[in-house]
Amino acid sequence: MPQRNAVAVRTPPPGGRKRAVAKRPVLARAGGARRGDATRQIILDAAEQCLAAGDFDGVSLRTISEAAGVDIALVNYHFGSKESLVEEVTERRAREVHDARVLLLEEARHAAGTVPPGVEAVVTAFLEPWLQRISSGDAGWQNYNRLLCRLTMMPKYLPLVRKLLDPTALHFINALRAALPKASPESIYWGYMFLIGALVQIMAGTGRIEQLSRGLCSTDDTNTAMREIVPFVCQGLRALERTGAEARR
Amino acid sequence: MPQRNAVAVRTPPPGGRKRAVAKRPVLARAGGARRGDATRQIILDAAEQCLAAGDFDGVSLRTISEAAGVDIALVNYHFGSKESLVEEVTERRAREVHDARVLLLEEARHAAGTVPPGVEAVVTAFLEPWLQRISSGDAGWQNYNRLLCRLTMMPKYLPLVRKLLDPTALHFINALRAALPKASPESIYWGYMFLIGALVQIMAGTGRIEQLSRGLCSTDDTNTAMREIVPFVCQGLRALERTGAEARR
DNA sequence: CTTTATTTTCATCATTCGTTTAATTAAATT
DNA sequence: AATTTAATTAAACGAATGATGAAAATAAAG
Repeated sequence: MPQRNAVAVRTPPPGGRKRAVAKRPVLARAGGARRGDATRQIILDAAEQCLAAGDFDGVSLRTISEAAGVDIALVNYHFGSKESLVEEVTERRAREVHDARVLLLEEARHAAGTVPPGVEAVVTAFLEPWLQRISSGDAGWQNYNRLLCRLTMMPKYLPLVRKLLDPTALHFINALRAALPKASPESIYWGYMFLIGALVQIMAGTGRIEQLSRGLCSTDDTNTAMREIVPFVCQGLRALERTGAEARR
Repeated sequence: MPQRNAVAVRTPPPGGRKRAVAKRPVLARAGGARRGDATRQIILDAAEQCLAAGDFDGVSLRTISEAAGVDIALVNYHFGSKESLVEEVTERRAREVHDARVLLLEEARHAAGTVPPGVEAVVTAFLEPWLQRISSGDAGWQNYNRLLCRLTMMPKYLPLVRKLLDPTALHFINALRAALPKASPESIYWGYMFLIGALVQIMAGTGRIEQLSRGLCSTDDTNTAMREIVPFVCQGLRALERTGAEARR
């Protein structure tokens, strides 16, 4: 009677299963960098690129590992799971943008003196760090911004979005409240969502404005984008003061 | 020698394959409704609901067919493929919104007399049909609007989005151009994207504004949403006239 | 060099996916 | 009633997914 698994080259799977504990490194030595850190960065960059280009959950680990030029098993070895990989990709750059935004706002506060910074200053402090990092030509930042925009539209990732963006959001909502004292608290929240919406729409990289305008406009033209979005949002936000006033009779 | 497929209850797959032609109905009799039309509607409704709640490509046909209470094979029988199902779900309500929007704009044109309708009238004609259909309490429209918002963020579905929304977009971009004669053509495109962005952000149903405002605001409150978004967008659009003027020195 | 810990590779796992086939039931037509 | 057509059901298919196991390779430590 011939053996059944004639195609099996290697050893067959063990009958009695061994331990199922995690075998990844625990912490490693305190000071220095780990040996596989370079691989981690390569995978993170490739994941960033693939997630920004494709349709997020539709992007497989194999696509990412092939783009990175590493074995697929390394992804799970270094990051544990696909979910953790997505988390690390997004959290990697989040703090830098947050800090840059807050710093710009602090500078505006200092420049304004005793009165709170105006709408223009707040909006600029919020938008500038994003758009600047895109126009810098760094493909990584371009990919990051695109994938973050998509992320905010997916209910499944709402907890992650909160962790990434809630500090920034609440910080600038407060600043907007101070800049628009006559607007109601509700109006400020609505205005912030409209601001995010305008930003996301031109940053998600769907190619829609390029098609609609038949090449006349491009989201890659961040200078123009900045010149258009700032007045739009600022004027829109100022209108909220009237909305609140009307609502209060 | 015992047979190899002892677990097979039914007949094994045929060795020589027969024809591989499509077996779906061709056209059926001219006038009346088909026998399976009720099933089609049930599947479409279930798909609409599932796609709006979940993360689109992450929603499986099995989830949809279970929600509809029908066999999974019926989905492919009636729609041919998942892609076609998504197309039918989205196209089902697209025309109605488009017609309502254009009708409202025509009424505004008539009311305005010789001059073109103003920004407020154009924006209202664009936004009102959407928001009205949500506040109507029809869960189907709520689901449709949410899933369409998500769809516009996915590059993979850009061709479908174009087919669904390009007529409306170009129609209202023209109207905006007439309402804002001093704004540059580029600015109009940017402004339209910002308008879409604000709308999408409050319609996608991510629950973000509810969390940020800790329940103070809700996207289900369409009356408030309408009262906030219209002044915001209108004032924002008017700012584009200045942008263009400044850019032209 | 020897030993130890970490990283990489190869092979395979169990699931789930969209889709298809063949048989069965129901309805419409003759 | 007999025949033809459409709709529904049950079962399985091949492909792809995220994840894991156990060796092999590599570097570090003694």
